[in-house]
Amino acid sequence: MAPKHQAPRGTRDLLPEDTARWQWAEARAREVFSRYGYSEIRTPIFEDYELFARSSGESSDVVQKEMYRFSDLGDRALALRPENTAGVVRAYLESGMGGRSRIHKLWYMGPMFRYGRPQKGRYRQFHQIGAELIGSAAPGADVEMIALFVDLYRAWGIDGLTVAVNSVGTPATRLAYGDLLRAWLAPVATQLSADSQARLVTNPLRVLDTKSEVDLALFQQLPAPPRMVDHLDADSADHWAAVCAGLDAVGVAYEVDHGLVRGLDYYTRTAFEVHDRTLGAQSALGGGGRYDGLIEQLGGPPTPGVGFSIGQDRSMLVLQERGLSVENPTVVLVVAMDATRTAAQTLARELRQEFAVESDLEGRSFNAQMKAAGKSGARFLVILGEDEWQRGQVAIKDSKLGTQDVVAPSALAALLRSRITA
RNA sequence: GUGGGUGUAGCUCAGCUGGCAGAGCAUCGGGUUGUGGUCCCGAGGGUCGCGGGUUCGAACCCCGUCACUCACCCCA
Repeated sequence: MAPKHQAPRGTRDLLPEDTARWQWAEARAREVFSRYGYSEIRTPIFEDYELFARSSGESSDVVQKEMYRFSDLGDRALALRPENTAGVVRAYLESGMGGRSRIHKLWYMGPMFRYGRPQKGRYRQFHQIGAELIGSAAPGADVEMIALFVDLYRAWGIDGLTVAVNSVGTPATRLAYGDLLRAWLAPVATQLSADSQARLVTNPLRVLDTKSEVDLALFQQLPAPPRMVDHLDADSADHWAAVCAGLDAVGVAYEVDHGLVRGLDYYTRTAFEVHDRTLGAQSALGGGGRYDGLIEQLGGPPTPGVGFSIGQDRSMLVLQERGLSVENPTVVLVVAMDATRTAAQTLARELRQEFAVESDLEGRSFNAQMKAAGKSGARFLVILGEDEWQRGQVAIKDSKLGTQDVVAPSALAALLRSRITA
């Protein structure tokens, strides 16, 4: 106990029982992305600090107090990426992808970093799987993106999730809507919780999802709050109607959440999220939305985009709680006797060209090897008995069929192959 | 960042008002040197998170610290 070092706060090791599940989930995700026609992009884990500050919004919490900023030995102002949309857009512009064709469908997975107080499902190094569709402003792009989003969860066996969807309009309509909210809250403004009073100034859209009992009771005294979707510009309203119709047509189950707001400033029009209550307070499993102004803001031509990111750590937590176990069991266990230990190693290596094979490394007794064989769950036991070996034969037990045969070592591979596929 | 809770064997946890650090599971070995997960016997494994303090004596009380955890905040 008390090793000299421990993983830094908010980071953790993924141990073999975890990586088996992670790899499984990642493989499923790659399949889904590929069927939707998305290609992988890998961008640096750190970027210029300015990139994130400008894209996420100077006033956002992520930038204000959660960014891992540092300067390198050449005094460059850098930051570990807190999310990956900014990096993908930067790469898109830097490589001139926009000039090669109009629409690009990209996906990524990897670690992100935010400095917050750790909690179950909230880490300082966490992992996201995400996608970006750059170059289309059509409502169909939003619909496809949301369908892809829910199909990823489905591929992991997490179904029954309902996507919450909203439209956050444009920066201009959002500002105007904020004023409407302030006016709506004005009668009770001085009685609101301290948190809400602060948000009333900085980000009035956030007041609506307060958890304060006091605030919620005050809301009851007011008429129904104004809804963002009722105060969109004409184009955004058309877009919103088309997205809802598209989701209905495609068969994606969703509900409209009029209070849904995203944490990063670059979102426009469509925003969506999915939650899982079994996770406790950190219930957001993933979310995304449209970001039509971002690319221009980062120095590119006016270019629309939509994307999402999924919290991999949280999703894996849900899978774990649902009892998903992924294992890669030994299929063949080679048991040796004193005179056949070397031969066993040779045979194991040959069989490993095709099968999952284990054999004793430590010169353990025959009994000990047999006990280990029982616990391993291996279907086949290849036993190199001294007498049989002398005659050029080995015994093979099949625990599924309950049989034992004696064959020449050269015939093993073919026998195993036929038994496994049978 | 704010406020609570918890740290004892690899894991799950006991440990009374301060008095020799324990169990179950897991691991390893054995049950006549050639056939299995059960069963029986045995063994190894601890800086009681870490550092101070109080005390004749601290896993236990006090202070600090690190980590985890719950809620808030924020979000994935």
